[in-house]
Amino acid sequence: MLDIRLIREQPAFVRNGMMRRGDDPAQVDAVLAADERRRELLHEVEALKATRNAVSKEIGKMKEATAREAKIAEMRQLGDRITELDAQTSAVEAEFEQLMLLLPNLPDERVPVGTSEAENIVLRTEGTPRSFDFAPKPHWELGEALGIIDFERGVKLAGSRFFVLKGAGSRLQRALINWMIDVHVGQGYSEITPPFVVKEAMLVGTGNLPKFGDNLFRIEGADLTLIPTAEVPVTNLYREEILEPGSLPIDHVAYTPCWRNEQMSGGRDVRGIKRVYQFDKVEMVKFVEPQTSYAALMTLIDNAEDICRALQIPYRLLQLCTADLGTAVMKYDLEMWAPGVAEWLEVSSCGNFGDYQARRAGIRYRPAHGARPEYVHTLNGSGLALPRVIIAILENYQEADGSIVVPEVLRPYMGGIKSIG
RNA sequence: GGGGAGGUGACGGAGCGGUUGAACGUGCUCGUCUCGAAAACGAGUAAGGCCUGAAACCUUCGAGAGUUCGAAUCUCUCCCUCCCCGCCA
Repeated sequence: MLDIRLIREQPAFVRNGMMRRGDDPAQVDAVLAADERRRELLHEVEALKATRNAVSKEIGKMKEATAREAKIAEMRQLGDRITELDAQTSAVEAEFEQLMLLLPNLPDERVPVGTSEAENIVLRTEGTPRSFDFAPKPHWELGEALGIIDFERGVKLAGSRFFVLKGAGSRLQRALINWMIDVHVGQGYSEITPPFVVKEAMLVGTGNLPKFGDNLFRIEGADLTLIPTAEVPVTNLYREEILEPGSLPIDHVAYTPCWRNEQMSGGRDVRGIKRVYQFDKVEMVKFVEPQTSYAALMTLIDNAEDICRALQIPYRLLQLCTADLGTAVMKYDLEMWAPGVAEWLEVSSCGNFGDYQARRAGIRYRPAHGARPEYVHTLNGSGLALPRVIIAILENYQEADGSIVVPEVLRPYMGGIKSIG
């Protein structure tokens, strides 16, 4: 959510930010109109309430019955008028809220303008893709042959885009989760295990709702939704709270499964485990003071890159253009090279959300004792998303005989084994 | 799931229809005192809205709805916490 004061005072600035993203700046005018009506009604009804409060106080002290009855009758009428205006006010206020929730975040000035993800910028590429003296296989062939990924039975259990990990495959995933969490804890993050379902308000808090609800899995008969990412419960941890001076920054890491109903992806990426309805992820979330959020973003990216580096898998860093920011003010993606499918796979997305989520979720801090509360800045980034890391490991570490070398850093987490198959 | 007790500010805890945005205590902040600290004493200490700012004003005592001229206080619904019984990984 944006600051209504900013919209009132610098509408041109806000419209410009929206245009940079490719959004319709007319939304700003709708918000301003609603704000105007809202304030008019507020002035009117508040004046009436002030009168009622004052007169009611007098009535309490009045002794003389006739005069008292006259005042009460007068206030009864005024009360009816207030009820009327209150109803109007809350209707306008609800409309105003809705419009505010639909406004996107404004991109940081440093973010390159673009009209689609094709205009994201590759900032650098790390590591050298391995040269194979045989044709590298895609992970679905490797995984099936090794008996560590079972696609058919995943479909049998839950339908398409679900899979089953088995044996060393399960263990590899478990090793990755434990190792990644340990690395991030070593970087200063404290671990959280949140609920894997949340109330709708949490999704509004992070910005998934009301606009991006298409790919959520909702639970029938309850106000609960399966989380699409740990970002949702972890960012909302401190919702409606005022953090005491000295409590920032707060860095959390959380492992959770994630559910995404990827209906819009149609027939894309139907093979393998690149795009599935349920996947596991380790996520980092930061709460920081506003003036430090850009530096925190750089740290966040570096923390995620540490995972890529340690696994010794080639990857590249992309700066996302204004069209691909989602609700962030600035965002970077990490992509690992997968030689079997010959493509770069997004394994992490690191974003600074400014105070956009903090305003929606009411996450504030007190800069100093006695000072007025201010909104924190929130950030989050995957560290990392598992199926794609598994793809990258299988495809980069495959041998001619179809076996997989276990990356060095994972061996202590896998009972010391050096290879799968 | 059945029975009982509750939800008030950072915390404890009053209030149970009218000067209560909320007594009192604790905590916290600042000051006095001190070489310093403790103690003691003094002052301050909710959030949001409206507003150029301040004041005033409006809203908020789990949430929502209602009764009333007026509700933290009365009624209804929901949520949550605690205790007892049942069930259960």
